[in-house]
Amino acid sequence: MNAFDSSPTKLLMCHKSLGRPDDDERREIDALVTRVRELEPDEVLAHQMVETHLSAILTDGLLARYVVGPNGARQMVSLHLPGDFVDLHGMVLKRLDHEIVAMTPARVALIPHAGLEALIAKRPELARKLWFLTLNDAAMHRSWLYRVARTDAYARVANFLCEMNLRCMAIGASDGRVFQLPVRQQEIGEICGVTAIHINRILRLMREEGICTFRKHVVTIHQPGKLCTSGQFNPDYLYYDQALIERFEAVKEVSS
Amino acid sequence: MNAFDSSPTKLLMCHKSLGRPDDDERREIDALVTRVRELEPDEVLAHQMVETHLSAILTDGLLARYVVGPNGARQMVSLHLPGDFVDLHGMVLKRLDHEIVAMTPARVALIPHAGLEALIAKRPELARKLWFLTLNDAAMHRSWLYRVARTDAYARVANFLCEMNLRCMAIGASDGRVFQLPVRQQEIGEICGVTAIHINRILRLMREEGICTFRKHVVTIHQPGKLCTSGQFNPDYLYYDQALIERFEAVKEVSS
DNA sequence: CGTGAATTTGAGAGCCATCAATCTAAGTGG
DNA sequence: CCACTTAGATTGATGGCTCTCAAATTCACG
Repeated sequence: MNAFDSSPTKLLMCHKSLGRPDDDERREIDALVTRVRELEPDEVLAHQMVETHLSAILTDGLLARYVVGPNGARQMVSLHLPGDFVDLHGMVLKRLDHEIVAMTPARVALIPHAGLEALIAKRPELARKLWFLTLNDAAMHRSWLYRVARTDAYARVANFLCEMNLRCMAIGASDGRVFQLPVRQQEIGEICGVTAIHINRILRLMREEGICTFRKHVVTIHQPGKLCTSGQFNPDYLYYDQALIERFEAVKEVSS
Repeated sequence: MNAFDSSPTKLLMCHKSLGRPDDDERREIDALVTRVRELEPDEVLAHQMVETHLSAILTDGLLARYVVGPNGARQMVSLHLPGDFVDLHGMVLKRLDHEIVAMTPARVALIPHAGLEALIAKRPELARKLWFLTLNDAAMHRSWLYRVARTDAYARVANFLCEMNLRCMAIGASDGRVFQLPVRQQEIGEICGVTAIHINRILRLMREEGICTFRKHVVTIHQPGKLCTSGQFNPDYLYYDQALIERFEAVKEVSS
């Protein structure tokens, strides 16, 4: 199954009733896709401060957005899974304040801003849902900000893994305990604001404690409850429906 | 001069041509204000996860938004100056993922979401500008994230002071060198992810170096160029008009 | 099986948190 | 006018988390 077989918007805003487009709206967005682009790992989709006229929906793979400093240091500000409208905000901001890069082989459906503008004008309720989507991203930024500023390296990694676990659950890519996370330790470091070397030590500690294992790009959470507690994970900021949250909580109950 | 004398939207999106409402639009927003609320320091305007039906434009004073953890630690995620539409995103998100608090005596103009919804339906171009405003906030979150994750305490404080200087310039509250910053060192710490004690040492260092002085809630920047460089300050993320940026840069040229 | 990338481990240094105490400024009441 | 009070600022000493540098090991892949 790939983007050619199915609707690019199939997973858009899954389990977010405040933002999920209905079938009609999704069909209309799908119709706007002018091109599907394949990306290789480390290929840049959008550059800082370069004006664009396209936005992208991720259909396969993993994308990241990052701010880069004068010394070349990267700080990831967002990670995107299939179904995410990656740079919708680019339509409104015109120029982005950050870079967007593929972390794995990826596929995006490209939508011209002009088409989206027209659709939004026609369908105000959809405009509201797309707005919601971009604000959800902002809420995630705030959570990341708290994580980096107020917790230690162990908690940051734990929190990050909890977030990815839940987000993968939302798109059917996790059962609540096991999911693919195709990133290097270097990149986990760039997400959590920690060096890759220290990430390695944290992961070893989690493994030795029997809480969580990260091996060959697969995360296995042995003690979801402990991981959430260590990471101070509160999923409110993801704005998922109650039903998904309950499924997530249920996994914690079943002790491994 | 207070909010009763003048339009609450007078300063809205100053020097941001992508988001600045025109006079007509501003008048229509002003007409939606149903109440003006006075806030005392530390008074909370909006609580986490409580549904609201009002949004607020700040007309006087200083507000902050913060995420609070299970242990009570606060991380500021945003600071608001007069003219900011503080919680516009609350209209779309319904429930906020953070708290909003007054840092000084403050005054906000309250606008019911219902009225704003109606206005947006009537004026799509305004909707776009308001959307821009909320995305500008997100861009600031990303900058704060980089700051906290990738720079040391000295650079964080320097960067923060540069940001506040420019934002104050935008609303006529700074000449590029001197501006009011009515916050305690404790709060600078909660913004920069550093303890108040260490903030104190950083400020002393900046004072001793002759770069910047913070005294009695007044910031005096003696060497704007050095402060910007130390703080890796790049104002792109604020999306100000070129004219303002040029004025800001011009201040650096004039060596003190 | 060779080669480079990624992971893993160790040792030492540094930045910043924590704890504790002093100092200053502003307000209060006698 | 001055003792008293309190919040905030300031300074010192100590410790710990994490970075940096360096080297060894494992892994991916042709």
